[in-house]
Formats: sequence, C-alpha cells, structure tokens
Amino acid sequence: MIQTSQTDESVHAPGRKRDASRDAALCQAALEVLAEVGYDRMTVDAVAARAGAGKATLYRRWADKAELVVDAIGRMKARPVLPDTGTLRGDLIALACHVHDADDTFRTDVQAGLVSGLVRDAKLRAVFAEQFVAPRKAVFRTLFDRAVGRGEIAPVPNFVLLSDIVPSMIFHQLILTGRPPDAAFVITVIDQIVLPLVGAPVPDPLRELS
Amino acid sequence: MIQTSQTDESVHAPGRKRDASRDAALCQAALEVLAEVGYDRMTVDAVAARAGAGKATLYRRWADKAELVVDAIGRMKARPVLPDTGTLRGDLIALACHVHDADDTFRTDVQAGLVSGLVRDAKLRAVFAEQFVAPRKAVFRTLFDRAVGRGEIAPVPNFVLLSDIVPSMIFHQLILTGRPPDAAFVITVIDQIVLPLVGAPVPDPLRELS
DNA sequence: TCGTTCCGATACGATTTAGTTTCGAAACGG
DNA sequence: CCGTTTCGAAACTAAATCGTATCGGAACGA
Repeated sequence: MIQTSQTDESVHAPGRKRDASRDAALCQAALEVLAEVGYDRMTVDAVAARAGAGKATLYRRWADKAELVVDAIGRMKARPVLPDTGTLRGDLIALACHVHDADDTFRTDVQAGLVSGLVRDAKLRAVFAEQFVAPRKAVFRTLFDRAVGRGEIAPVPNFVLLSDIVPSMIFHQLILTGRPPDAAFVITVIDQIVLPLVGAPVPDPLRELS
Repeated sequence: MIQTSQTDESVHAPGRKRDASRDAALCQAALEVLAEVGYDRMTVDAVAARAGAGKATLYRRWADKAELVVDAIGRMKARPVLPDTGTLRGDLIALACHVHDADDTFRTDVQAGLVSGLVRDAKLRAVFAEQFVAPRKAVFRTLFDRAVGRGEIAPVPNFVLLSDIVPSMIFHQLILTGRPPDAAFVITVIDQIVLPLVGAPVPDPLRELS
C-alpha cells in the first residue's frame, strides 16, 4: 500500500479530503478491465479512464498495477451463496453452476482474467487463494458435513483432495478451450467422479459413453 | 508461415541457400526462453540472441512471435515414453512422475510457460492440444486397455473424463502454487481418485487424513 | 481569505518491445 | 566472376505503457 498520510492523525491535516468513492470506483474499474482483457493486457490508463479518474488519483493510492489488483481482489465481497437443496448432488450442482447470477459470471471472468498473472506473482496467488479458493473450500466442507449429517454419505477421509476435483477440472477445461465449460460438463464431473468416490447415489447410472 | 520462396521450384533459385540448421536453432532457443520466462515475458530479441542468430533470420522464417512459438511447439518430438510396469498403478505413476528425465523436465517447463498465453491464443491452444494433450491421452488409453486385457480392471465407460483427472489436478496445483506439484501429490491423486474410480486395487487402503 | 491537498485531465520522459532496414561478409549458381 | 540470397549484427522506426509532473479548479481547515 502507498502513502497513507490520510490516516496519520498525529499531524494536522490541511487541504481537501480524499474522496473514498474514488477508491471504490478505481477498484471496480480494475476488476472490470481485468475480467475483460486479462491481467497482463490490463493497463493502468484503461482502469483510470474507466473509473473516470486521473492517473494521479490512482497512483496516490497504489504504488503500481500489482498492488492495485491485489487490493481490488481483496475488497471483493466474498460469495454468500450456500446452496441447500436437500441432497449432496443438488448442492454440488447448484454451487458449481451458479452462472445464472450476473454477479457470479463476473467473478468467473475475473478468475479467468487472473490466470495469466498467477503463474509468476506470489502476492496475486495469495489473495486469489484467500478470496476464491478458501471460501469455495469452506462451502464444500459444509456441504459434505451436511450430507454426512443426513446419513447420505459416510464421512470422507480425503476431503481436501475431493474438494479440488471440480475446480481443477473446470480450470483445466478453461485453459484448454479458452472459456469456462458449460453446466453439462460440470454435472458430468460431479456424477461420474465426485459422487461415486463418496458413495453417494447417482440418479442415472453410468451409461456406456466410450 | 512466412515466405516459402525456398520451396518454390518453378522459379530459378539463385543466391545462398537457407541454412536449415538455423530453423532448428531458433526453435530450440524459442522453447528454452519460453520454458524460462513464460510466453508473455519472452522476447524475439532474446530468442535470436540465444540462437546466435540475427532477427532478420528469424523474421525471414516466421511472421511474428506467435507463429514462431506455434511452429516451435509443433516441431517438438512427441514423448516416446510408454511405461510398462505390469500394473495400472505402476504405469500411471511412471507416466505422471517422469521428472527423472531432463528431457521431460524441459517439457514440463514449456507447458508451464505456455499457460499465460493459452487463455487468449486459439492457435496456441490447438498446437498445445496436439503436442501435449493428445499424446498423453493416447498413452492413457493404452495403459487402461492393457489393464483391462490383464483382467486388472473392468472396461471403463467414461475414459475421456478419467484421463483428464491427473493432468487437471497437476495444472490446478501449478496455478495455485506457482510450480508443478511433487510426486507424492500425484501418487495421492492416483491412489485416492483414479484407481478407486476404476475399481483397481490400491496397495495401502485409505487412511484417515481428515 | 489563504495555504494545502485532492480532483480529472493531459503532457511528458523513460523504457521496453516488435518488426524493418541496413551493412559487410559469405555462400550459391550460372 | 557476378548477381542474388542468406548470414549475423546492429541501427532504426513505431508503438505501447509505465510512472511522474503539471495544470486549473474545487474542497477543506485555520
């Protein structure tokens, strides 16, 4: 973070106050540009222009593009969604296929835009893990615990590994095809990989697909 | 591809011949730089310098960086490895943990370096799929077929999905941590996900890890 | 009112990179 | 030989982009 002179109370603070709404506007603009063109195609000028702000206003708050993005991601409101459909399968599908909501579509685009930057920026990986991976894993945990509580499945020993399957397959598909997979793909992964592994019932038994 | 005047036989061809060794040197240099700094940090100057060639020599062959990389990837010799350890588990581990060979380490680094470019370049995705995904999938197919032939497992209906699990988890781990996962992680994926799904024997039954 | 700071806008310098051109030397063919 | 093409090397142009500086105006506090 850059100059936080605003927060320094010891010295008298003359002059115009910083407009907090500019922080929010710049962060939002950063996320939008990030979602549209990806991390390394994203320029500081584009962010400032999108926010209707000058570059000086941006650089008064963040030292460079990396800090701006890290802060913008960190300020994103965490996903509140926690499905409760009554079955593990229904919950998993609801969680993974939340693309109905425009807000979640935006989150997905942001994640896709981050991919190119994640490989080399450790700070970006940290905030990505905190904002996207951890909440999702927590929801997974809740879903499985509830399924156990219902007696739907037995307790899962290797939960951490299991909770990574669906996101992994989605990411892999994203990288290979250039865009996020559709709901059918996700449901297939859930029905043919996740649910069989935990011994949960699958509605339509595996058909011959090979 | 650029000017292929060299291959045009109809016109008389005076002057010095193109040195085919420069093609190979430039492609090899491109792969090395790609493996070291990644697709979007890779510069044409660095490739030419590494190859001990002038940029004119490079641009005489390829129109731009994208074409160079696509061609360089396309010319990589496909992996010849096809493990045969006697068991499906042994084969899968041997295939996924082939990091003993320096040649395979290089292939891994090239793939990691490509990640940042794959998201937006369709041609890159195509050649990536052809050179890395397809051969790997073919080997997987052979491994499973042999296991079926040995009576080790029953025929697998959803083979395509299964063959993507290990690469997906590896890629996911790479993106989240910044480097390829170690062998222990890969073995865990094989033992706790892939083998249980196909009903193959796992040496050490799942311990409580949660 | 007056000095200070923030604001948006824009100009600016510095750096990086892509792709082109030029140069002298060397290889080829007639 | 002699014209043509390739070679490595390097200069060059053009564009993108970063981060800073400047400007007139507005918001604050004393």
